[in-house]
Amino acid sequence: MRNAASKNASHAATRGALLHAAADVFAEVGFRGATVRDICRRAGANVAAVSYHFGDKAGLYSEVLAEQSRLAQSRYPVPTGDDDPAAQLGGFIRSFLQRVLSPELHARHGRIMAREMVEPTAALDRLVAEAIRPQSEMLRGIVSALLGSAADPATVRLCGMSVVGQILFYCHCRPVIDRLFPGAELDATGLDRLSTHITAFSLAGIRGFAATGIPPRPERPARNRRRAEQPSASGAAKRTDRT
Amino acid sequence: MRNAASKNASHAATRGALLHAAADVFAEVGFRGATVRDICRRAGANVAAVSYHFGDKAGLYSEVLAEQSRLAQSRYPVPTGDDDPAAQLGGFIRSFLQRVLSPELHARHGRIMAREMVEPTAALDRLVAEAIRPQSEMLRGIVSALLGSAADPATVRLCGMSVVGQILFYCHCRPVIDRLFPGAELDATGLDRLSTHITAFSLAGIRGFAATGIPPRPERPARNRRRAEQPSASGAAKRTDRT
DNA sequence: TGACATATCAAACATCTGTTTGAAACTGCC
DNA sequence: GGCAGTTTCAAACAGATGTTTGATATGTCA
Repeated sequence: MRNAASKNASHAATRGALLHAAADVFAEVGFRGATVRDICRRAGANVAAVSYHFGDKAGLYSEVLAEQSRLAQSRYPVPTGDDDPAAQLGGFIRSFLQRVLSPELHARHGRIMAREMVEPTAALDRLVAEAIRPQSEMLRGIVSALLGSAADPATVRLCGMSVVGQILFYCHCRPVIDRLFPGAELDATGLDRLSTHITAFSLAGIRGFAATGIPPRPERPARNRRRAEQPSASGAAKRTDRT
Repeated sequence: MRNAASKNASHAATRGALLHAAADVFAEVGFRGATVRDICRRAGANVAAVSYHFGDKAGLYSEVLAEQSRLAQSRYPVPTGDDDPAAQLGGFIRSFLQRVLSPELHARHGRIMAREMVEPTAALDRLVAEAIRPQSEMLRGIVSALLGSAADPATVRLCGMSVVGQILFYCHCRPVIDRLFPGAELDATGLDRLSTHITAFSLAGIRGFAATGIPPRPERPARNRRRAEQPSASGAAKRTDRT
């Protein structure tokens, strides 16, 4: 235990190789689809290595998740200048996009995160606490500043989700997008274009709420229901105006 | 082959039970996580039933996907009134939200679709062709009308994605949202609130682009890069102003 | 009723899975 | 060199998985 740090050159090497290979495999086929045999083969390690270094497959996955999150965060941190809120929002969106879509990070971090969000494992709680919630709080502050201090907290939250939703769409629905619009690639140029668009779209959307002080129902938008007679959860549909 | 239609009462019954049970299981644990034994147990059928009725597990999954898509589409179709584009957008958003988030459909259709988009199987191509592309075209028409006939096609596409991204966020990131904001449930009331918000946000966002005729870069939004010196794909980052 | 096609069933098959095991190889230190 | 601790390895284990098989039940029609 004393001299552990001096001699684990090969320890750290195979451990790193495992993390590296595991990130690739988990990104490609998900936690369930990944096999420790495949991971170890790519890492040039024995099958027992996962058990030895990480306890089990789930432990390895959790470690990969945490490491990828840290790596992405340090690679493209949210710029913290004391600019105006609009510039802050632009910086937030740009760094977020780069984290999940830049070619270097999407193949691993982006896809792993997307899978974890849609099909969570036990590791999601740690991820939310360490990475997602801080980001959420940061965005809340930015949107709050844009909306004005008197803004309804629910509106702030909804606007924040509208921003994040636009970003994550390109990460979560990548397979669909590639099929719908085969030409559109997402290299650095495409990311720039995307970042600019989402920022402009979001600023306009948020400012639409900032203009009027009242939170919801700003447009009376198209309530024409014409089918769907028995909504099955009809009891809940009764009380439509709780807020 | 002649009298096949007259005697398959039990045939159709177990086939339906299999589809029913499979939809639940696939929604809960995904295609990979689902086992034909579990599905058959829930359906009250023998293990060999899947092979007999659908060829194999993938055939059953493909059938479930197509059936759920048809069911959701007929349950909450996009209202096709000859209203103004803003109302059309509201109707599109509302029906889309109901399809993927209404309690009756999210448990199956919504979750299955989310998984299929993030982790596609061979069945995705059929899904895109039969269900997703028509929706995409419909939305393109609505957004195009809102932006004006002279709108840049790329801008139309980006705005459409901004709309869909906001919607799907609540479906794809449900596990994260539940952890971030435990109180917020998505019953009929919540869906109403959501639909109203996304419609207003999107209308404001789209109209921000409609005002100016020039497609991109409407706000000069926060380009302050201050970290990330070696972008690894630096060659691509050079040519930042192609358009 | 008896022949026939269809549908279901229990059992088995072959393969793959995560994990363990005990021995072997390697490392640094006396 | 020899020892102790650490790391790697081939092999095996126990269980699960998708699919097949051959027999059996079921219903229909002549």
